[in-house]
Parts: sequence; C-alpha cells; structure tokens
Amino acid sequence: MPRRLENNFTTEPTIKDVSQLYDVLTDQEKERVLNNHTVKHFKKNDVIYQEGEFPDSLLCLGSGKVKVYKVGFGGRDQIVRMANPTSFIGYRAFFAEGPHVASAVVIEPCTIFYIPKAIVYELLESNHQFSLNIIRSLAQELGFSRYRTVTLTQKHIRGRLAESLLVLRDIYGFEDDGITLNVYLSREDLANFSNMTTSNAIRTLSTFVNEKVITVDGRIIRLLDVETLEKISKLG
Amino acid sequence: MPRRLENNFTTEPTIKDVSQLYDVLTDQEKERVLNNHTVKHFKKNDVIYQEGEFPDSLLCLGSGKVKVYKVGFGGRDQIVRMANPTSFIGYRAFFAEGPHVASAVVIEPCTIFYIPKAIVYELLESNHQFSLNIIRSLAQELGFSRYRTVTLTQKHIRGRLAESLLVLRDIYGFEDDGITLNVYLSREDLANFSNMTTSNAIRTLSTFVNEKVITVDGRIIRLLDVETLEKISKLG
DNA sequence: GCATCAGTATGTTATAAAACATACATGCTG
DNA sequence: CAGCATGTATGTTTTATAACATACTGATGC
Repeated sequence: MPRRLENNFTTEPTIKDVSQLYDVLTDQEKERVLNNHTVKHFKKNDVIYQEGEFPDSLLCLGSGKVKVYKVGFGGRDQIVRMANPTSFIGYRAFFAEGPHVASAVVIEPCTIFYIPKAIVYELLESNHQFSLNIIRSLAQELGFSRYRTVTLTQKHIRGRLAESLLVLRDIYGFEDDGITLNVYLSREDLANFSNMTTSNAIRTLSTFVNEKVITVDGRIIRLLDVETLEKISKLG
Repeated sequence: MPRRLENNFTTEPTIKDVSQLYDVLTDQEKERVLNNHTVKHFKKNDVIYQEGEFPDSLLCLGSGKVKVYKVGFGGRDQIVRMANPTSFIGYRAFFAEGPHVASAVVIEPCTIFYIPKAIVYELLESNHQFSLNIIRSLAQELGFSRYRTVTLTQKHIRGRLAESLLVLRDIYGFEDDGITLNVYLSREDLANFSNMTTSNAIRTLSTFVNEKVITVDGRIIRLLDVETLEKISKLG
C-alpha cells in the first residue's frame, strides 16, 4: 500500500502534478519541460534560496512546506508567505528580473522542480495561457500582501494571531479529523508570521486555549471554535 | 508657449505616452488600441474606483496623481500605493479577475485612459512582450508591497515617516529647485501612507523641521538633508 | 550521569504610540 | 460678518506590546 505523503499525493510527485504549469502546455511543450527540468529534495530547515541571490530557474514546490521570510530591522523576521504544493516559489524575483528580497526555508521535507530560465521564457512566448496563469498568480498574491499589510499593522495581537491561524488553515487545511491544523510551526515562526514577539505568541496562544477556542499540544494546534476565531480575527 | 503640466508633458497626454503599453505594440495593435480606448478626466478628490467594484477596463494614468488605499479596522485607512504617470492603476484586480480590494482617489487632476477588457486580452494573446511587461510590473510591485509590510510593522514612527518622504521622492521626484517634493499631501494622507495617526504625523514632521532635516510650509515639504533622512529611515 | 541547548512558559517593567482634549488658523457659506 | 467645517498644532493620559528576567522541559551529546 502506497505511503501517504505530506502533500496528499500517494506517490512521489512529478512535474506533471504542477497543474498551473503543466495543464496548459501543448504536447510539444510538455516534452520540452520533461526533458529540461531537474528535481531536488530538501530536508527540514534547508535553505532553498536567500535574500540577495539571483534566480536562474523557476521553482515549483512538488511536495512539502516552505516559509518565505524577510529579515527585519530589530532582528525579528517577517514571514511573508507560507507556500504549499503545487505552487511556484521564488517566482516573484524570477519574473521581476531582480534578486530575491526574501529567503525560503524548508518547514517540511520538499521535492522541488527546477525549470531553467530559457525554457520558461520559451513557454511564456509560445503559450499565452501560461502567461495568464503567472499574471493571475502575481495579481492575487499582491492582493493578499496588501491585505496582510493592513491587518498586521492595524489589528491587535489577538486579532493578528487568530487571523494567522485561519490563514494557515486556508493554505494547508486540516488533518483527517477536521480540526487539527495540517502544519506544525514553532512558536517563533508563528510569531514571525503574525508580527509579534515569540513571548507574545506563546502568551496569546495560552489565552486562546483558556478560552477553549483552540487546543495546543506542542506544535499540534487544533481549532475548536473557528467561528469565535473568526470573530477575534475581525474585531481584535 | 505650451503650458507645463503636472506630469512634465508639455501638452495634454495621449495613450501614445503610456510607454509600458504602447511602445511594445505592432502598428496593427496600436491602431486597435487607438480606436478602442476612451479618455476621462478627473478632478481632485474624485473617486476613480472603489473597493468591491469589478473592473471592466484597464486604466492608464496619463497625467495627475492618485492614491490607492484600503479602509482599515479602527477607521484608519492605509494608503498602499501612490500612482504616477504613466502607470496602470487598478490593474491588480483587473488581472486577478476579482473585485478591487482598495479604492483609488485623485490627489491631483487626472487624465485616465480606459482600454476595454476584450482589447487587453487580445493584446495579451497577440503580444508576448506586453504580457512580460505586466508580469514584471506585478512582480516588482509585490516586492515593494512586502518590503513595506516589514517597514510599516517594524520601523518606529520617525523611521516610517522618513521612509515615506523618501518613497514619495522616488515616485514623484522634486520640483525644479531640486529639494521641494513634487507632491502635496494632507497630514492625514501622509499619516495614512505611513501607518500612524494624523497627530503623530504632524508631531513628527515638526521634530524633523526642528532638526533641520526638512522644511514645511503648509503642504509644501522640502527635503533639506536627504542623507540624514535616509539614516533616520534605516535606523528609526 | 551530567551538561548543554533549543523551545516553551510566565511574571514584571519600560516605552512607543494611540487616544483624548483643546486650541487656533483658514476658507467657505448663508 | 457670523457661523461652521476642515486642517493643523500641541499637551496629557492611557494602553498595548516590546523588552527583560527567570524558570522549566525535553532532546542531544560527551
């Protein structure tokens, strides 16, 4: 019986699973991509790319989980994105034709597909639907980024943390039990995702537990009362 | 002698001035755009579009200045973009194929070109370079947005305001004297751009004046000591 | 077995910035 | 011209949250 992987594929993923890319390609283009990509595996805490580096390939996350963060001023990092399969990673810098302005680090073991720059630009030229997919992705992510700017600057601590938990649910979903968040972050990562100190993330998680909105068991977080969590996120 | 307009064109702008669009088109495509766009004029404080509306055209700012802002939670707005000629506005929602998640209001009288959705998608299909321009724009703006998220959440008030002044300089430049910011915002707009209350914007501007880093005369702001301003922006 | 370290937890203090309260110009309007 | 709204200015109070200090746990290594 096949092992069930983190990303819900029952077998090791291939680039054919990257639907945003692969589904829109012609047979000829598929052939081109199949023959010209490489696969890399990363383990937890591996650095995929770092701020300042110039991308020379387009990266697709086949399986695993990745955090993308910017180093802040007072030493505190800001996680600007939590990536899930099967999305592109580091593609902002790739398409902006500039350096990475954030770093990507593995949260859960990853399979990543690398498509060389030349091939990607071939596809952009030959396949108009692929270009549209990229445009739509970037536009949606820009919308999310601006939304987060407002919430991270204006919501209070409780609201920020509640929102982060809900965003993590939207990105990674629940385990089979329907309440356990399918992502296991340290308190520090949770804090860096929510623009607060680690102390305050720990403290605020505790109050949520006391209020019976969530349960916490190490890094395992269960959302008991999503409705209240949404209320806290909105008003907090 | 021709009047010198806000955007530094000496005559009323036409869609031919929108280089990001027009420069990459074939003669046939240019003809198509020329025959299928409309021009609108807006005066100060006019609403160009509002949060929740669905865009049905691509908008190019031919002349004038525009603020794009999201309504916050505690009543305070967050200005997420200050647009200058000749850039696209509201194009994030247009390409995300969703509603506007921010509103656009005129700061200085505007000429705006409207290109119908169908024409834009024709161009995206026929002109690969135009698609690339859109992709690059979105990617760069996403980079800026993430940068701002970190600075607006982590820098202190002085740093945030100093940075905002420098960003405004980058976007709109100086008057001919080389020190007067070529944009005239209310204290409230300045505050909403910098994630602070109006009171604190006023107060902090005053301290900058006392420190002889800037001068203020109503809405006219002159940057006397850019180097110090950059230092405040970095460390503050 | 003990030392070391990272992660988690919680209480106390300090402080940046919001909230609140006034006040004063300026420009508009009946 | 009086009355009102709007934008600007500044002092005082309050509060959310960072900073700091300390302690406990479990894992890892010698």
